Amino acid sequence: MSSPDKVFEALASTTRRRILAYLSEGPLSAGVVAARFEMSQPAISKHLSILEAADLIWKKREGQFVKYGMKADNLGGTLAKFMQDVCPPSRALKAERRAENEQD
Amino acid sequence: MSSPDKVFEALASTTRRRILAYLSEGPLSAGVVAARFEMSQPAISKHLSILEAADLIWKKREGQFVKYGMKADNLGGTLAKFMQDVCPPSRALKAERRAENEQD
DNA sequence: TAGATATATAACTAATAAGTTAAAAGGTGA
DNA sequence: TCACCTTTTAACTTATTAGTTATATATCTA
Repeated sequence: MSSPDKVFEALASTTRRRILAYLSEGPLSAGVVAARFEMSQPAISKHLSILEAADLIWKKREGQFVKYGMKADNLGGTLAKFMQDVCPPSRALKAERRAENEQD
Repeated sequence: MSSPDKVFEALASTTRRRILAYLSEGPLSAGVVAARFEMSQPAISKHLSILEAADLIWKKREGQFVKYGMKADNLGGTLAKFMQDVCPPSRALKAERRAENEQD
C-alpha cells in the first residue's frame, strides 16, 4: 500500500482522528491517550500503530512509558497534494498555467 | 454518521479518490466513469452513491444517462477544517491569537 | 529477584466493506 | 408495444476492520 493510501485509510477512523487531535497539542504516552477513550487499552494501542504505519505519528520509548507525537509534515503534505489534484479551484489555476506556457 | 465522518470514510477508498479526480475535470456520466475502471459497472455505481451520500458529488439525470459532478465545497471545507484542528502550525497560530486576546 | 506498572501482541468474534452476477427500473425510439 | 441501452438494486461471497479478553514483554523499584 502506497503512503497516501495508508494516510487516507488511517484518517477514516473517527477514533484515530481524535487521537491526532490530542497529539497535535503535544506528545503523550500511550496510556494517557487511552485514558481519554472509552475503549480498551489494546484497542488504542492498535490505532496508534496504524497511525504510526501511516507515518502520521512518531513513537519513542521513555523508561516504562512509550511516548507518541504528531508528524505533521506527512499529514499536511498528503492532504495538500490531494486538494491540488482534486479541488477545482486549484485545477483551474493549473489549467491557466498550462495555457500560459503554451503561448510561448 | 455525521458529515465529516462520511467524508473521511468516502476518501478512504483509492477507487473513490480516483473517481473524484476524474470528476474534478468536469461532469461525467456513470457509464463513462465506470469505463475508466477495471471493475464492474455496479461496483462503480455503489462508489458513486457513497460519494453522493458524503455530499462530495452531485447527480442529475439526463435522459437515459445519469451525470455526476464534483461538489468541491464540502471536500475543501472538511479538509481545511480538519487541518486547522490538527495541524500544529495552525494550532500554534490559534494559540497565539488566544494569548493576544488574553492580554486585553 | 520479585512485584508492580506500562505497553504490545495473540487469538478470537462480530460487524462492515468491496466486489461479483442477475434482475429490475428508467428512458429512447422504431 | 417492443427491443435496446443505461443505471441502480438485490442477493450473495469473501476479506478486512474494530473491538474484546488473556497473555507476553519491557521497565522500574523495593
